[in-house]
Amino acid sequence: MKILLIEDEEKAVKALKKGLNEHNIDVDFALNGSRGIELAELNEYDVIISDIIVPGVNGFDLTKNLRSKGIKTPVILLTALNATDDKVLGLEVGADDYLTKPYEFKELLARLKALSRRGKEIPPPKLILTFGDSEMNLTGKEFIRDGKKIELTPKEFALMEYFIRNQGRVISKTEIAEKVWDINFETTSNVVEVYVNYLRNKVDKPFEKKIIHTVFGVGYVLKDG
Amino acid sequence: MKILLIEDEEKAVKALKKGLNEHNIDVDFALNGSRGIELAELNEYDVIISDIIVPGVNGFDLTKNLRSKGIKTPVILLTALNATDDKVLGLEVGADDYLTKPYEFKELLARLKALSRRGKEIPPPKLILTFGDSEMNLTGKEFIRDGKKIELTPKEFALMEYFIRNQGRVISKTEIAEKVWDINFETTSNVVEVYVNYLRNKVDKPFEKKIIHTVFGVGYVLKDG
DNA sequence: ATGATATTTAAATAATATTTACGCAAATTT
DNA sequence: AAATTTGCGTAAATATTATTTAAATATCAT
Repeated sequence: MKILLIEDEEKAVKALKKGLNEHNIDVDFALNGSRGIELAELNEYDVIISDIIVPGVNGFDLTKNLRSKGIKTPVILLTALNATDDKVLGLEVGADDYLTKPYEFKELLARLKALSRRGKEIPPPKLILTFGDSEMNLTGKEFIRDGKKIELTPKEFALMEYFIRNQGRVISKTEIAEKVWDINFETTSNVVEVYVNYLRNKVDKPFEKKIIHTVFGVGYVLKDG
Repeated sequence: MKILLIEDEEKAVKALKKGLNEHNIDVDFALNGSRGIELAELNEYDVIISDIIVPGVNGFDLTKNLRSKGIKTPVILLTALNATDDKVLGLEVGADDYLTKPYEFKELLARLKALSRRGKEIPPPKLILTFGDSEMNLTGKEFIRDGKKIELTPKEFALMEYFIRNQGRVISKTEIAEKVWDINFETTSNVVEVYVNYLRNKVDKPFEKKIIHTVFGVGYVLKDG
């Protein structure tokens, strides 16, 4: 692992460098902000640790600057006291973690490892289905049409999911009853119709283009036009 | 830098004090062990230098005594002879360095500086997770929202930690039961609900903006708005 | 062991979702 | 065009899920 340390107190730099080296971590350092940015652009670090108060550019601006350049290397900011404002500002600006001085070396090490790991993690596979301007996030149970979030109840969500999975194909009420409601026999109930109605109210009514269409005597289809 | 010198030979004390003062080091002194301990408890020194042979308490007992009281100030012991046994005993007891008389002033100075640096390099801990205006100190088991400290019981804290670690993601009660309560089977218990309620009373009720939201039929999310 | 505090269980209340029932409208058949 | 079938919309009835409170049990520190 290779990190960049931006800190103006040479004593602290030396001590940290020594400690980290013992744990097989390479340390580049910069004594001021602009040099830090330079190095960050030149090399690929696993993590950047920066004091908030360094000569030249401060920790916030440094982070902002890096982010604006598309450099996503995780940043840990160091600050003197438990300054909540600093913390909030730091995270707003794109920093990833925060350490208040004085901190324990062991802790710094733990966070370094956590962050460098994070950087390499494969982003959790989001289960998302889409149709036209609609998308549903299966894990978050979220349905969005045209950028607007629409609240759906569990049954509504399940029905919508079945529609979207079978987009373009005409599906019968019996099929829906079987697959969504798990009803495997003849029934006189009108749940399916009622729920299609609910869904239309939420998903079609507020919009110009309707996507749920009925095929008389057969069933329903999800399609444009 | 400020040090405490424990030594019964007044002549030596005077000489040392003069020499150290010239290097910008403040020196308090005690002519016997018990007075030394008293001073060490009263003030924060960067380093304590103690002769092994002093009236009252000797250097070993003095060190042991300080350590047992949680005082971690680095201690340098002085002895007349090059006594290896003394050296070993001294380190066992928690002393940090050793100097045999006669010693060179320059060497004492060097060791002083080395030790005082060490004392400041590895200071106390802190591990912090944040979300919006909330932050939790994992090591101190402290939760703060909007600058106000909120007391949480261990389970409440664990639940909040799980929320904050999964901020923005909808988490089911089953998941919470598994990860926070370690329940790996179907259960009819409502602990999770009860604790979400406790948490809300402490973390959301007193504030305008709620951060714990329920997603009916699915679970809970930590998010703004 | 005792008292204080934390956790869990249990039961009542509240909120929300689902299903049923039925009148009306639209489409299809005769 | 009347009769019939099929779908739609609404509201009330029922069921499910969530919240709150209190009491019972367990845990911890002294």
